Amino acid sequence: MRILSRGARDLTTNRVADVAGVSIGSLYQYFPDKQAIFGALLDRHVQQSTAALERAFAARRTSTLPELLGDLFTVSVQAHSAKPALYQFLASQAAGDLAVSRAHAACLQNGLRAALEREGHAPADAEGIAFVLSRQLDTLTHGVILDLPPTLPRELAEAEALRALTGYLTTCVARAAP
Amino acid sequence: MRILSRGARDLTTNRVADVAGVSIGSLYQYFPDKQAIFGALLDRHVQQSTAALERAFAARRTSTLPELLGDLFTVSVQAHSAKPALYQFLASQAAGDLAVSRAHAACLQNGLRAALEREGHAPADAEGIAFVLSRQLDTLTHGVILDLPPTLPRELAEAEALRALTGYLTTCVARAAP
Amino acid sequence: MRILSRGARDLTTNRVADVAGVSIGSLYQYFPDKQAIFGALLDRHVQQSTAALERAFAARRTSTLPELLGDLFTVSVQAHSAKPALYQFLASQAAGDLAVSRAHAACLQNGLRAALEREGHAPADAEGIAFVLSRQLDTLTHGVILDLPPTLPRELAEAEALRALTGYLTTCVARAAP
Amino acid sequence: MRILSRGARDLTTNRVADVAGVSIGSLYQYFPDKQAIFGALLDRHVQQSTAALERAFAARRTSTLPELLGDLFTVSVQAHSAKPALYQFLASQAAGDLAVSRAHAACLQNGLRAALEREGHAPADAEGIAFVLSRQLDTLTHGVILDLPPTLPRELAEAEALRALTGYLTTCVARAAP
DNA sequence: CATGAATGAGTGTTCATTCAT
DNA sequence: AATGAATGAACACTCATTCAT
Repeated sequence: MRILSRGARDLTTNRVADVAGVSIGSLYQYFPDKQAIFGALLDRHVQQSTAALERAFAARRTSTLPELLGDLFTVSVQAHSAKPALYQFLASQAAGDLAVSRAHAACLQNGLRAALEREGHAPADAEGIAFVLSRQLDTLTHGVILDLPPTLPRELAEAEALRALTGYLTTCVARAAP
Repeated sequence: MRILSRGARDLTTNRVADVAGVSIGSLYQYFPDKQAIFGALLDRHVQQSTAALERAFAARRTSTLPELLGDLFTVSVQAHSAKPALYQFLASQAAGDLAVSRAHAACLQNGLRAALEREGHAPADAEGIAFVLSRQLDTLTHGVILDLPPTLPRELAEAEALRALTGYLTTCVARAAP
Repeated sequence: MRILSRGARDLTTNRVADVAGVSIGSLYQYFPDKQAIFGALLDRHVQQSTAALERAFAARRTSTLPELLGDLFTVSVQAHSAKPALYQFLASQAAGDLAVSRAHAACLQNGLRAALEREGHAPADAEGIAFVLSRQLDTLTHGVILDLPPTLPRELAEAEALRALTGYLTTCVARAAP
Repeated sequence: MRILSRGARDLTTNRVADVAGVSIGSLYQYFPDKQAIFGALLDRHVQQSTAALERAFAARRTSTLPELLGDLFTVSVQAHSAKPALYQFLASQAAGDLAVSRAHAACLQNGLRAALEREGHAPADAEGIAFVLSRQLDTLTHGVILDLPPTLPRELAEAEALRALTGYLTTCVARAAP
């Protein structure tokens, strides 16, 4: 997080090289341009998050959806706990080139959709629910880590976030199979 | 959205002036520097959104929470429907000076908390619920407008988003008053 | 001197108009451009100084050279006592277009040369002496007004300056007519 | 002097870089801003002049005052003979920050005062005389180099300037020890 | 390969000047 | 005539990128 200490405006390539402890020339030996440098940082982060999600999906293949969701939330919070400000900044920079973060979102959404369909939801329903759930997972993760109101303890916020996710799922299940 | 057509990198002050149809000199007659230009645009947007939310709160003071939530979602979607990419970009630029968007978030959170307490929720609960609800409102709004998967029709997404918000609320109510 | 209070960098045409109490448009009704504005201010000053010098020359046409020189010094100090910083600044700006201040220097030099020749100096000598005397008059004037060392009282400085001028003259006279 | 060929108004940082034969970027690697660039040029000049003066003082420590004065004048003329217009311009730009040129003036004034006191002048007298002499040295130097009337040959002007300096000194000596 | 001084296109910003009112 | 909002050419300065060492 040190690298953002002087504000996002000062995130020059020379500063990146300094902080990374290499010369600016070396940096350009590995990356074609600035966007690629930041893109690679973001990529790494997204790939780690995605891998963590996939591990969660794999581990919980046979268990219930609420349990899976709880795991996904835990995993997501853990994945964002390191250098959240940096990755939020990188994500905002990459706004134009969404390919990367789309991959992450798609992984989450597809995994959820598959799990929902496995539980008997109609495909059309499953897509909508997966869409909503994946958004919620992301915001609540960011909210809990970066945007916590000062008066709200993190444990409470996390508990409430989890309740929101599973609570929503419950209403979906009730709706799907009456 | 025209102004972002050539990518966020090209958002120079001269281009802003061009698109706004004024000379660069005139722009600087009203704003001290670039940040102020973007800040003012963001301010206006946030103030409009906040005002719309407050109107919704006022109009629904006597009705039920689910109805209020539905209105807030509608209002929020409407407020972001114009130039969403521009305002998302502005918000990402203003990362350093969060005072403005905090005001918006606080308005939403406080309004919800007050409404929840009026309905009999304990203050501690109300804060957590309001925190979650305000995040959800924001993401689902942005998701529906800017992040819609190509295979998901917007009406479906909106309906599902609304269901998620009210569904979560229902579980809260059930929890609060068994 | 008020106009230079914020530094010479801030001496914009708009500021000049403000201080003068007219609109910028009116200023440009009378002057073709910025240089002309400053040039006119300088002109006025130079003309006033020159007129004062000429009056001194006329008044002392029949008296001795040392007396004339004393008058010229007094007149010069008086002429520069108002807004010396402004006029020094104007003079530095006009460095390129010396026509104006040349006129002043020429007046002084010619007047002195004529007086010297009238007193019996050879024309070749007179030119050199007038050159030196005019430079000395100017520097000592500026030095006394703008450049006084903090430890040197102004009266002392003025007295010494006067002695320098008349002393030099004395040695010239001694040289010319032994 | 080449750099001023297009007038002082064209003395842009990019032009300075061009003339110096480096890129504008390199210039800013060594200087924080424009003022610093000009300030450094002026500093160098002033330091060289000051050093030359000090050498003259040192070399003539044991000789008579008129001889010293002659040397100082020679040294001063030599020091200003290279690029006089440039340095005059720089000096006019630095008007605000006089620290530098004050150092030069102080060196001259202090050296002269010390020499005068060594010769038996009362301290109070010495200060006034040194003040006048240092001004005269400067103007006559500038006058001889930059302001010569077309009809006055430089050798004559220099000779006359020297006579003025030593002549004034003579009258002082006469005054001090009758 | 690693380095970092050098590069210069491009940016934010100013301010002399104009002209519709 | 007087005004001052509008103009935009021109400037100081930055920083992604290169390349000689």
